[in-house]
Amino acid sequence: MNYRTTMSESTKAVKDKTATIFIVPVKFQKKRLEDIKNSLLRKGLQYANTLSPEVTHVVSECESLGQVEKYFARSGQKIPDAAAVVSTQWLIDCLKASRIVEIKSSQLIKEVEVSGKAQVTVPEGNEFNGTFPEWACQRKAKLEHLNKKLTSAVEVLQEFAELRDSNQDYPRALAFRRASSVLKSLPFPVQSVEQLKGFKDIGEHVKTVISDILDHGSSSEVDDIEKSEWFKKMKLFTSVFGVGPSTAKVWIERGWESLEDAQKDGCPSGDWRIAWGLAFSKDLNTPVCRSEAIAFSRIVQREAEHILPGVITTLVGGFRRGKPEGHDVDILLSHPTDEAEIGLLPKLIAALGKRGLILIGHKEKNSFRSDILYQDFKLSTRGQLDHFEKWLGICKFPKSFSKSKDSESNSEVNQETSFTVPALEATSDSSLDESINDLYEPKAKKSKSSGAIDTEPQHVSAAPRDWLARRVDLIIAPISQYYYALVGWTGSKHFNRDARLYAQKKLGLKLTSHGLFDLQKREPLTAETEEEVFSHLKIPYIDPTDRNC
DNA sequence: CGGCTTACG
DNA sequence: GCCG
DNA sequence: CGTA
Repeated sequence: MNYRTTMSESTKAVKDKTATIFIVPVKFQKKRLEDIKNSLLRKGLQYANTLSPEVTHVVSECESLGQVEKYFARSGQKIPDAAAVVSTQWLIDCLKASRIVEIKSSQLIKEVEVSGKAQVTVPEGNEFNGTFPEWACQRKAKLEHLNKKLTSAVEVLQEFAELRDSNQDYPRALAFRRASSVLKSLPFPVQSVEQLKGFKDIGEHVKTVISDILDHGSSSEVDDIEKSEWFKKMKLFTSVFGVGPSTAKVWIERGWESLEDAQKDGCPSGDWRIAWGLAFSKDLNTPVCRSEAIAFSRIVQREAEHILPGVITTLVGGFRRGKPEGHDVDILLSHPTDEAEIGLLPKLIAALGKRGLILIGHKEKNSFRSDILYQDFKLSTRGQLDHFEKWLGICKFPKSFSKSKDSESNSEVNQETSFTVPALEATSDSSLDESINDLYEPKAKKSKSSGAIDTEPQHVSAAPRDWLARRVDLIIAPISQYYYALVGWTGSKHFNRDARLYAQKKLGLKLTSHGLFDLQKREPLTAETEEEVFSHLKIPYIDPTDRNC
């Protein structure tokens, strides 16, 4: 742990009233630097022209501590141990206040990139300035990157490992994922394996594969996997909602070749997801396009606003990361007033149901409690944390959704727009509010129907219809957890894994979609913006569209 | 040779 | 599989 | 075991 990144050092400097500021003359315009220095003198703040041991605050425009250290290393200097390395914003705050002010965590230049750096062999013109962050959550990873051919090959290996060694996310697969993630962030297209020397997470196996592709245009190992019947069947079966590697293996052992074979069996599993997932597999495996997702989230926004004015509705998941297509639609809801969101979800489901948009789904109550995290934690803070709900289900998207062509728009759904919402479903059922909640719950799978509404998934699927089945996740978060939920539900999956591991290993904190927790002090770190989540994590803010790692 | 995100049903 |  |  580097002590200069802790708050205690900076507050000490403030109390001593002997603060001495040194400004690193890099990335500053000459004129601006002059102005700042003059202002400092006018306000009577101590300023040093050299990096003397009395310096308590080192001000820099650099993004990482490593860059600052590198600058000083060139002239054989070292940052004084007691000095805090801070951003220019802190200095501006000081000038405004005409005194040395407390350092906000977002103004501390963080200890990123100090270890595990690899030298990028392309010298200029990239954001990394010669060094490459060790953690995926510290790097930008755009959807469109320069090594697609390589990453898709490595991801085949990852997928294969996940399927083959099914049990508990076999970590071999993770290794491939990490390698792929590095390739996605590289500022240059790899042309020879030499360029990969020194990069963390790119090992012998991956290098061999890359080398094959660079030399022959393909890797026999990857090709063999893709050709194999087993792999193809596993991919086909696990593409069904509710079917994982283990079930898929059973199906293969039974000799099933296609999804029709599975359907013929008459949906043996008691799992509603498999029954419905199988019946609608064709729909659900057709990619959801952006305009559909936006159209649907607008309806959700409108219905939610009607139930709870002021509600915040955000399209999250891959679409928030800028993906043009997705396999589902994830929508996160919250409200600026704490606890106002309680009870929204059941009402929202009912409202969407009345619009004829719900096919099937299942509510999940949040049982997340801080007293499980830290045993013998005070019960008083519990109310803040225990009403997180989510609904994972299948919705009916009218075919008109995909035609709607106002595709380009950002992912925040914050404006009320006129959109043609399907009319109320013509239903003879008059018992509304009471029974509507469990109308969309999976049935206890018992009565083989007595002439009433058809609830057999296959029959519903086969009947004439003007809608497509789409996987939808609705998530409710109290505002106190909202920005953590936003980060978590924006992903990517690997971004989350990496950020959570980083929080644990590097900071001793536990990161979840409910919050960030100090396990020693047994207290949560609150965030009122997404940026604040990143600053708590001591990593530079990464735009959602750069989290595609 | 141990560790590899975290929480839910 | 790859790292510490 | 499956989902996110």
